[in-house]
Amino acid sequence: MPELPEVETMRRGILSVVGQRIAAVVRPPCRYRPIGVTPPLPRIRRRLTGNTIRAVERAGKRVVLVLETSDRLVFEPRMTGLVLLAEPPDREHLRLAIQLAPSGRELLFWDRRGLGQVRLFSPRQYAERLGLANLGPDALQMTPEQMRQQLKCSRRAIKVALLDQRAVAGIGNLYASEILHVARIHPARACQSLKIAEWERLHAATEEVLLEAVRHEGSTLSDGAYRNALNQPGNYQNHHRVYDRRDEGCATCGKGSVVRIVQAQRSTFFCPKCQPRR
DNA sequence: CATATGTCCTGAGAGC
DNA sequence: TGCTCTCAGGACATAT
Repeated sequence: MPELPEVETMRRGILSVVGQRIAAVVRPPCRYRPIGVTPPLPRIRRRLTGNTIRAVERAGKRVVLVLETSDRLVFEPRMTGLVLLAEPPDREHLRLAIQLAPSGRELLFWDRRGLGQVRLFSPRQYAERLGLANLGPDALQMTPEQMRQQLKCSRRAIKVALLDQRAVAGIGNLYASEILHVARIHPARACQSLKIAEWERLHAATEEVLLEAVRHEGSTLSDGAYRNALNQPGNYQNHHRVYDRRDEGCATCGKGSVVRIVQAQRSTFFCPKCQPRR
């Protein structure tokens, strides 16, 4: 489930495409339902072919190629999508190939479940769709006060609110649990009930967890889905404190054991001893 | 407006 | 063993 650390790792892994020209865009034959591509492929081809890649950015959980025409090609991996500069895990889930010149290399979008999306935006469309009205400030680019301002009025549980990309961009289901554990905040606490000291702990924990996870190139869970741009697994799964560790002893306090609850139809993991309800 | 729920998708793993 | 079933959670459309 690519979240900020995984997507940032993908971004860094493909930086060598900057300066390359797009020679061709190919959709390989695929027995699965085609992934969403906007606009339709012939139009994408027309606008991409011959265009040069100026920069590779990240917008929350999306990888963004900035082109010399200022158009932006946005890769949205969602659950199982990968952006690769190497051989993909298999050929049958390869969704899009972008041939580069003069290197002759291929930038690939691979997606096992096919929930991912690839979109080409004009500068105006990009500002509209991924501007601050639709995508909140990046989780790693916020001050403690800004994080508090973005969330403090919500009646929702803090865990649920952290997943809202319009409030804070980049946090997903896995890192929300990890962050709240480090911040020692119960995931079901209403945002409105958090005290100043707790917002400060939340901000510090967000930076600590996400930066550590980026350093370890993200988390590859037991399904093996996530890979970096060279098709290698991440390492942060070996540092998870609570995620997917139900009934295991809490290594933080050494007393409690990890509990799983469901919030907004998604799993949440926490330690009741480290993260008391109040 | 804010918040809640349903939907898409494939493959791993559980259970019988 | 081999089958069926459930579940995983990104973003967004629709409902409350």
